[in-house]
Amino acid sequence: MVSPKKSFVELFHPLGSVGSRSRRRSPPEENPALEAIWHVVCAIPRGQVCTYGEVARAAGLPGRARQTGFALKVAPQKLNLPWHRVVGAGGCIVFPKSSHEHREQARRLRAEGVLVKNGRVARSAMGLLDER
DNA sequence: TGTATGACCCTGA
DNA sequence: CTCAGGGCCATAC
Repeated sequence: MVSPKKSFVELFHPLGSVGSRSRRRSPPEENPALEAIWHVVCAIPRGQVCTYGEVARAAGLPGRARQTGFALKVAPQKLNLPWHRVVGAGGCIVFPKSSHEHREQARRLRAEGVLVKNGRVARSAMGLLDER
């Protein structure tokens, strides 16, 4: 029936590796790995958050959470990505507590109805997989 | 070519 | 909870 309670990440999978290691130093706009990451981030439902690792996995890059961070950093503002919906493992905001980015992310998340407390988001807002 | 850095993650003590 | 250590990989210099 419906509601298999699959996480948003599980729904993504068709790509089957984006090429696994594009050793070609191409600009971000042509880098398939980055594009995949952007695509995934863009697909995160409003009011829900995802971790860097989850995004990487969903993009076909398991174990490369760092690249997710890099992808977000180099992402053109033009794409207007919901970067604020990406948090660290356990739902914590990775930016320094007193940084501008930290507050901005928290503010945006709250605006979407996500409860942010002490630099962390509520468990209920996470990909439904970190439940534990 | 080698070292350093980073919007990370996981395990174990 | 904190802290330390190892892993992973793309860029920058």
